[in-house]
Amino acid sequence: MRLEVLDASLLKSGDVKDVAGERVLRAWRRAKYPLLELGPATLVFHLRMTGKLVRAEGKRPPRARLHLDDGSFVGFEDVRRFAELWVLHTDDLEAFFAGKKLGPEPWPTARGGAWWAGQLGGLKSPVKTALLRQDKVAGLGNIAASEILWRAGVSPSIAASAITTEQWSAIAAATPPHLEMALKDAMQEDFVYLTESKSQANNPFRVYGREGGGCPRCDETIARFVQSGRATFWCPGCQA
DNA sequence: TAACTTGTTTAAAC
DNA sequence: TGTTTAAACAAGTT
Repeated sequence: MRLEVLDASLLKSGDVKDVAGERVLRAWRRAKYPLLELGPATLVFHLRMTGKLVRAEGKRPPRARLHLDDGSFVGFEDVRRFAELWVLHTDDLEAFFAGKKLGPEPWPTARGGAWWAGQLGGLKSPVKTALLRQDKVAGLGNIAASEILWRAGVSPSIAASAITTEQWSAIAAATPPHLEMALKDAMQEDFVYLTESKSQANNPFRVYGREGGGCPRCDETIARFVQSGRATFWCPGCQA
């Protein structure tokens, strides 16, 4: 393959020459970083808000392209241009992530309520804010935090240290279904990030972006408020 | 037009 | 001192 960077500001470090002519050895993920191992080098992406890898070229020119040997390519599109890309020697990956101070993954490894309590139970901050702590549990974003708590029936305002054993178990049970739904949705060819469209028609989430709408579970009106500067959506009817 | 969206880092506050 | 919150940053949409 060959990496073509069209927007130089995307590439944070490394050299595209290091992956030229190499074969894909592995595609994997750490927290919110998709990784593509290519020979002795690894491409490290962070998609931020709107970054996505697509097979079909969209309306806008991509920020980068991965040219495959058969002449086709995978485009890296990113409307808001917050995404980042590093070309690292695979030997340097460990040091790269060590600097990020990422906690353990909540998925796909099965995690029980006791595990969640051990990771976040000591935090005084509200549980919704605690879910965003990448150094405690890696990979959950602002949307996931609201969605998981809704699925678990837990109020976002409760201090993490006050969450009960039963509630941690509910959070543990709610996490895989949310992530699996989100991943399945993101793999659709016509996937559009929520904020790219003001239409609610394509909103795949239960409460996120649905302020004023009816709760899918109890029909109470979905509410929105801000915690630590980030929007939280929840149902006052069924999230105790 | 100014507010809003994301995750991360840094600065400030508690 | 340790923990938590706010602000800043990226750039584009509405």
